[in-house]
Amino acid sequence: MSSTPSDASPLFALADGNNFYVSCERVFEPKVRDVPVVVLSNNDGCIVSRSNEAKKLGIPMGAPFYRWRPLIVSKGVRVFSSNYPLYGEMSLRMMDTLFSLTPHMEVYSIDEAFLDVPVGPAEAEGWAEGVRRRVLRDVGIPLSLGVASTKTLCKVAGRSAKRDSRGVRILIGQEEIRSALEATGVEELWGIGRQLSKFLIGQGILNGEKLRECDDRWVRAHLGLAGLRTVMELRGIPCVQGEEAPMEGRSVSTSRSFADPLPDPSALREAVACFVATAASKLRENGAMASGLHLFLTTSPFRGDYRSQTAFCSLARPSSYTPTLIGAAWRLLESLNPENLSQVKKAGIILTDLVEESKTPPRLFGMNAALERERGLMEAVDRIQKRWGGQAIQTAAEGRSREWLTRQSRRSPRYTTDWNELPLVKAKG
DNA sequence: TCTGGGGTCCTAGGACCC
DNA sequence: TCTGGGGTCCTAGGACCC
Repeated sequence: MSSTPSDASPLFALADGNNFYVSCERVFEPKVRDVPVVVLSNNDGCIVSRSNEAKKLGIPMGAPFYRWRPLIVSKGVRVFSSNYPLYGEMSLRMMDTLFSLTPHMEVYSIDEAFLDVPVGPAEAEGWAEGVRRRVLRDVGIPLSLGVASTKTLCKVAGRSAKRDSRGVRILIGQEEIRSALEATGVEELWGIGRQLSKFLIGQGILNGEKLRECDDRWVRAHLGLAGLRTVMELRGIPCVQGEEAPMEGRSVSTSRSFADPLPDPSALREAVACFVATAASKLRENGAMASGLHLFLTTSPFRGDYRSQTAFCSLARPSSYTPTLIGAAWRLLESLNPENLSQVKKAGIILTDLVEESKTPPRLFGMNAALERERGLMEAVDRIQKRWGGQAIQTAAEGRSREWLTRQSRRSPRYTTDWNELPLVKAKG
């Protein structure tokens, strides 16, 4: 029995929003549609999204902004701070539209989803072009679609779709797969990162086709289980599972780098409280509770003596109640010694060992009444914040000054999530 | 001067037990 | 006095992803 699946295997499509953050900005600001554009990470630190024109100027993904600023200024590149409320909302719209076009899909990231292709190989191209047209019309985001029998091959197809004027690439026939893999360097494959590609290139394994031919045992020994999965997927055997599973056992975190040194220890306490409040609200949104909490403080990793401190605690019982979690985080903070870090550059919390709220065991005696009060309070807070914005109500622990707030000097308006920042339609003239 | 944030999964090694 | 080996669980850290 051959390990090569027939051309009739079920097909996946990877739908990927092109230069997603830049595309979101362009939906609401037509002036930047044909000029080079970049979007920066939090704190205006790194370049995390680039228009095609910006890519042509040689600006790399993830590059520190300050280092490229001279070129950006001289070439007139438009720069945006990141506007996550906008991107999150545009992502929801895109996913809703995609979901109406497939019987099943898995959201993989803010700008990517794997769709089950509901038609056979012969009609796949027409279907994919239809999906692309529909999202462009209804949401305004241009997509690339790569269609193949495994997710890893979809990624390969998706890369070549980005270079195709129709934005679609179907990768099905064995000959086509072979030549596509020959044209794909190992370092470009999904699942092969910097370390593994360095190793593989050292071994003379330069492209996807060469990797696909490697011996299974050798791959297992040198690239680990994940590497073996990648190789199987290149051969057309689906191995990468989607995670349908809800929050159980996962984690939620919030962290920030600080633009400037924190003015005093109370600012750090407030920042930590804010991180907890954000993560706890994400928890409740997903009907989950956390059983563990990590706190970490680090200095800048780009200075000489990088140092970090971490602390962990298990909670007496799973919780998503913001005050309880802030209390736990503050106790951890007291157990650390921030003075030992010359300067805290970044801090964050991670809520771990999540359990579904509905599966937590009932408490004894009067405890359930207390639990009900906590739940009612959090529901009210969540409703108010949803309606009136996150600033409308908060715990006192978070403080009002936000002195640690990150820098965002070039943020576009929150067109889709704030009544005061809706786009205005003006009559011409 | 200025370098993001949020995840998942795997592995190696130590502790502990029988 | 000599002194094995296998299993499990936990954790930290690394590698990967967008």
